Amino acid sequence: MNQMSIGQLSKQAGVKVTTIRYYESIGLLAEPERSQSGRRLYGQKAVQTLSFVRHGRDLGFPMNVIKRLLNLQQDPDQNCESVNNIAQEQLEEVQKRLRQLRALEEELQRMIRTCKGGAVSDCKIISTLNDHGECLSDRHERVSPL
Amino acid sequence: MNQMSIGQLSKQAGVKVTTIRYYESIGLLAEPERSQSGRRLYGQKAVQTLSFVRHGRDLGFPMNVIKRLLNLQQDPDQNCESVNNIAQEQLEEVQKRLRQLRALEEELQRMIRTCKGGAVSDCKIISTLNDHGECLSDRHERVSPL
DNA sequence: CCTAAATGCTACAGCGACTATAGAATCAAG
DNA sequence: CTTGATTCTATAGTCGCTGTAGCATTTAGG
Repeated sequence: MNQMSIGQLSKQAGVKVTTIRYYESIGLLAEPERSQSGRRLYGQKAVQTLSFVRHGRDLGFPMNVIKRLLNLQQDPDQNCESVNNIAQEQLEEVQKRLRQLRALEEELQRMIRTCKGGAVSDCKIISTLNDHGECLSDRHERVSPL
Repeated sequence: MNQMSIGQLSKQAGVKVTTIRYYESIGLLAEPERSQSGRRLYGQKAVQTLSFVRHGRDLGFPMNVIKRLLNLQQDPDQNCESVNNIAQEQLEEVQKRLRQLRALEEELQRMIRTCKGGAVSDCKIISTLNDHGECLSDRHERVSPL
């Protein structure tokens, strides 16, 4: 009952087979037992770990943060504070990104609003991109993609 | 005056030297003239193009969209409508991402709010990641990182 | 029992948008 | 003339996977 194939694990955890093998390769998931023919056999714990990882990824946690959380989870006597700190950091990252995106939204809306049609040579969007490079730029950060 | 090195171009356009060479390698930037010793020599047009690209990237436009915009810009008689459409698409992408991030922000805040300290075994954040995998997950999309 | 489809295995290449490194040549300033 | 900065090419690495090739094994149907 508690021994399942990688395909079954994939379905239960909602993580693709190839991704599971990838997680194993980077040490995120422990190497499982193998059947006589060399196929991976997983127990219930793998489902839990994978669900944990997937949910963390859905929340936008990067891999290294998830690794940290997994380690903390392993050690149930540790104080909750460190976990809280990680979540707090993550929240701040999200809020920072939200601010960036809201600025971006406004600028795009402004570009679109001021464009009244006509030839590209008069296009406000193009000229915004050409000349108005100061309003979001000239930070020395590179903004992550969407 | 109008012939500058890649380093000068880098400073003027705010794009790193290596990135400029990379843009050339993917055909985003035309191959420039070379000095006798083989160094790249750029004119004012390169500054314009690079600023355009950088500002587009800052706005979150992916590379292929920027390529499209550059082509449109090249052709100044074309109607502005296609440019507007691209900007519109981009706005929608940004707004979609904003909705995702706001949901994420709420979930993180909820996690942090319900965590009152104590051992990891009782931690609401960990258990949220463990058990509560349905509220943002079970979409078949993978959310982009921050 | 036999076959065909599904699933599994390893190993490696590719994605996007760069960044970093190595090792050589050239240039500008003191 | 020397030193340090800049530039050159070429290649590998980043992240978080995904896709491919070419096998071996398992499972379901006839």
